[in-house]
Amino acid sequence: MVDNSLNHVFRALADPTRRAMLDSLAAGETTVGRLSKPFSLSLAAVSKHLGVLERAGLVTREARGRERVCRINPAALEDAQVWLDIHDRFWTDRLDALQAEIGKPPAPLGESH
Amino acid sequence: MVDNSLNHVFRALADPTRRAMLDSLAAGETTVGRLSKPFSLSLAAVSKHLGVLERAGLVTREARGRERVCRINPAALEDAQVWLDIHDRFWTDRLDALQAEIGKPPAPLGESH
DNA sequence: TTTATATTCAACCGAATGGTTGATAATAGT
DNA sequence: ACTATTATCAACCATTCGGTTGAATATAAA
Repeated sequence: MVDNSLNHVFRALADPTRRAMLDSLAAGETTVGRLSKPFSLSLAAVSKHLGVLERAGLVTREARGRERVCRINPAALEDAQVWLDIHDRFWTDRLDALQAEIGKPPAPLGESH
Repeated sequence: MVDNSLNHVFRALADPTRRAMLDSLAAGETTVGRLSKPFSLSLAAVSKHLGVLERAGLVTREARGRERVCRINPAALEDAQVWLDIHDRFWTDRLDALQAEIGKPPAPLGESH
């Protein structure tokens, strides 16, 4: 579950257009049409991108009349943040430990074969 | 540059096999062959994944004899972390402000049309 | 009711992904 | 000198991705 969520969130964030859309949405909720204006893309393409963001849980779309109101959902970033925090901390600690153990920066192979 | 780096890092992290490889590497540097063992994948596939991770700056490969020693590079996570931190904080603040301004959770559309 | 607007759907396209296999290169071991 | 091991390369394959266009759907406006 968490794993799959990570897949979707990281994948969604890997596209600069989608990150730009998130930035736009950070300025406040808006509709698909207005969201599409800064990008020289078809409405259908924007809708698809929104689908990806929605599937990742980063954005919600709600029908309001003939428009769809898009909102950002910061909570969905948490999984990714947690993953990065844990791993960065862990890796850094690991490397620090190795370096301390050995005494020189890019520690060579440690295990046997 | 930063943008492109984000593309590569997020894209690299979007694959569970690659995340698992990073986890393996967190236990210490190792060779391509040993890294490939837990995964039921061809060596070539593993090598390709390593290429993606390397291009994202998350991993380095260094020739040592006929083997390649793979190491993790935690620093490459920073761009992604910074992006997530900034945006999560910003978005959350934004939403908090909106909610405070309006008085109810899922604030409706604010601008004119 | 007719017409315009907002959005999605469906089908398609080219490029990139994630995987395979077989050949190749380079180093180690005998 | 041969042989085995380690890894990459090259070509291929199916699937997914990001994009387009045109038709369909639903609501608003005339």
